[in-house]
Amino acid sequence: MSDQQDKKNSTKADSSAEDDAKSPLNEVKEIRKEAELTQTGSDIKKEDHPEFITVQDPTGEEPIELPTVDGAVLMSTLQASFPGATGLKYKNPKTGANRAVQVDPSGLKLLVPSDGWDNKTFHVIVAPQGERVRALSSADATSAKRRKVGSSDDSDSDDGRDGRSGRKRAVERDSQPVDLIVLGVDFKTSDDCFQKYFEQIGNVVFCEIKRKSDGSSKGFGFVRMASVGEQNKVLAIPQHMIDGRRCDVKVPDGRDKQRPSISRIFVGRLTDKVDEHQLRKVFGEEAQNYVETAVVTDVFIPKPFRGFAFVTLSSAEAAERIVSDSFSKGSLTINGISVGLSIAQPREENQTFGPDYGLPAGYRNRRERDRPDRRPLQNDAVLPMPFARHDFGYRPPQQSSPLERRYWSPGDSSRPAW
DNA sequence: GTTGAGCGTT
Repeated sequence: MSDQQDKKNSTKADSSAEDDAKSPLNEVKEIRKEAELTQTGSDIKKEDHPEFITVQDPTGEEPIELPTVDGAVLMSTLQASFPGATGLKYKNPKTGANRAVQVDPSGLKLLVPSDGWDNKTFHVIVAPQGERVRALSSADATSAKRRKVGSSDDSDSDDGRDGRSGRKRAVERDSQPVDLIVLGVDFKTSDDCFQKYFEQIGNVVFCEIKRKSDGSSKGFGFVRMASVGEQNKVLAIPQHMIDGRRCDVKVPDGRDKQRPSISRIFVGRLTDKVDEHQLRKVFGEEAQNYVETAVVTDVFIPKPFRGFAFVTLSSAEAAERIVSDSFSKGSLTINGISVGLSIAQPREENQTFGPDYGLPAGYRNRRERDRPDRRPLQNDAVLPMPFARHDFGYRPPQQSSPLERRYWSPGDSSRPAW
């Protein structure tokens, strides 16, 4: 345990230089690092494992070194660097065949090969695109009222003038973590395993697998992280691997009116070559020009391909600016073609909006109307629509009692032993 | 082919 302390301390000491090192983004990275170090792999011998293993980037970029923790490589670490990765392989020099790296039964760790990590170049195994797992067998026709919600960032410092607008880089405040829905959970996954998976990524304040009265799993669950930063880390991982099964984690379509939702971008005029990875990359980089801590939390490309996609960002501010700059300065180019961007319209027909946010009456049912985001834009980068204004300081209604009791802060001793 | 899956109270 004490050498973990040492590692932590030296990490801190390394970041001596400037305020630069204290940027929210770096803090996020540190939190992550610490979360990984805290993770214990108890039964693995502490022998001479290398600190990092070398993994070839399938997109042809330079190789990436992934850290080991007690001799294992965390699946979450792999997936953070290689979205969609499900495992690692390496060439067996004797046979010329590929060997897969063994995955711990929980699906959380990649275990050290029998002859060690050294002297091997690893390659990423990625699940085929079309093979994403369904959460529930399609027999689930509950007609719930739905409303998409987004989230924003929780950081505080701002400096830096960036983004194509040349405006000051924004920072978002006032948002709280929410329960995230976890879809595709294996029916046999235990609450304990479920919780442990997310604790690798950050502090978990609440989690639960939904079960029927007989105790059997419904195949989905919820998790709430302690901070928006940790929540964003969870959401930024495109494909989670929990107990050996691929799962999606999303901000739920809450019927509880949590906050205004304008963080989703509609991306039109796409060529059929785009894939999720590419959109995550383009929009992730773009978003961070505007809001340092922004991440892509979801990408949806209809199958079969229909020429458009939805990209959800953790930051509404970033989404708004990307869209508005695409009008004033010309759109982003993907695969050489300039795409059409707008703020996604809410999905359900009969949305009930709270009094302080949402579409103004004149813009409801705009599918049939002259949509402002289709009109040629005059000149100066105004949002195509008067969506919710964050600078007015929207506060979600203070959710009183019934929910409150379900959450415990990380250090709270009254927190039950899960 | 420019607007989307699956979603919780006990």
